[in-house]
Amino acid sequence: MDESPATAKAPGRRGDSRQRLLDAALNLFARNGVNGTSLQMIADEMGVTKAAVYHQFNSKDQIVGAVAAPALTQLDATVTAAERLSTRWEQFDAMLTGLVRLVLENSEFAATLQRDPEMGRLIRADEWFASLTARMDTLLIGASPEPEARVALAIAGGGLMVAGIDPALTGIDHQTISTVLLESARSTLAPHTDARA
Amino acid sequence: MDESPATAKAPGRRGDSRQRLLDAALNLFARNGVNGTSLQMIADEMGVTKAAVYHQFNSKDQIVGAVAAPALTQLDATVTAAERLSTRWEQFDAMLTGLVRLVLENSEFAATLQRDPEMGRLIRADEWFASLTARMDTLLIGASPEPEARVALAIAGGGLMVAGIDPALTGIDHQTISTVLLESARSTLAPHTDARA
DNA sequence: GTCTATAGATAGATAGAC
DNA sequence: GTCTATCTATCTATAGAC
Repeated sequence: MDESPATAKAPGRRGDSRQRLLDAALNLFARNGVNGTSLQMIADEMGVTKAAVYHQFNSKDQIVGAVAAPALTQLDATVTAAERLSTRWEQFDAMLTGLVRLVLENSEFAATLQRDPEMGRLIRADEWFASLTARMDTLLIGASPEPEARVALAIAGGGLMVAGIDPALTGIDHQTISTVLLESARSTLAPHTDARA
Repeated sequence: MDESPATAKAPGRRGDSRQRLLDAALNLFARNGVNGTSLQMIADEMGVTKAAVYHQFNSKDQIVGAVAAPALTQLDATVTAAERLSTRWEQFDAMLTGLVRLVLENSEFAATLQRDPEMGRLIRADEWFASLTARMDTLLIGASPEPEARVALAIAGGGLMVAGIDPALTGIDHQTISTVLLESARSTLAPHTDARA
């Protein structure tokens, strides 16, 4: 689906240099943080110069935004789909399941978002993202949560995010991680959410 | 214990400028990350110049180390005390309870450690700290943990750390946060630890 | 303990040739 | 799409006066 042969050319395929740049940038962001990653490091990783990077993006912030976009789009789809379900329990379950999948499929981005104040600032400054997370929160703990529910949500969120970070988790298969993530998030949120099975 | 009147002087007390520096640095680290905090920002926060900062510490890394020290000392004490208990359950419970207290009492440091790759690197590079966390892990999930237990531990740790970060938690009292933190960590670890009540 | 001044490196970003 | 060259700002860190 992302390997269209028509665009493949002889020496290391062309045209997807933008995507290669985003892959390299995300990997560096996850390891060193946004502030800890210079455009020089991104350029070195790709074997080009900084100017070549600036040919594709006008600023570092633009790279950060482009790196975040796919996961945010997926989050939007997950929230919207969950909201269409009819019972509170189905909504809760769909949101939580989708969130776990999202985190596992975008673990490097999740790590960056969790760890880096810069990524957090850039994203939280966006109004659309703020309303998106508000809708997500409502799906998980209801529209008028108790303080305990808000704490539980923060904890569950923090637990989710580490899935892509912790070096101790390398080598453990996704199925195991997914199972424990779901189990943990459910047991943390269960006593405080308004959604009942 | 840390407010000795003998060293207090007239204009805004002297001698503790080192401590004021560490307080300012930790606060900035928690908000902007280590890489996002320059010595200039620390100096500005204190109303002095960079050179004054360099009078107290030889390098930025040294500041980071000094900022981390108190929490690490407290962690050491907590681990050592827990190891002295006789039953596995008591050890587990003491470690977990102590960890929650530690995180709440050092929330700015916890936030920094969790979020900043630089802080993580500097600390994890230390051999003493590595063995300390290994002992902590053993107290929580035993000496020969299953993969599921290691995942659960990472999740619980991530959940703990956010307590000092999440802006959504400001205004919620420590007692509530502490209760939900303990409850969440217990329910996440319970199915996977070898410690039984 | 604090200052001015400055060194040396690197950051993000731009101009223009190929 | 990639290069060389360069700008300006800022970074960590040092030297030496007060």
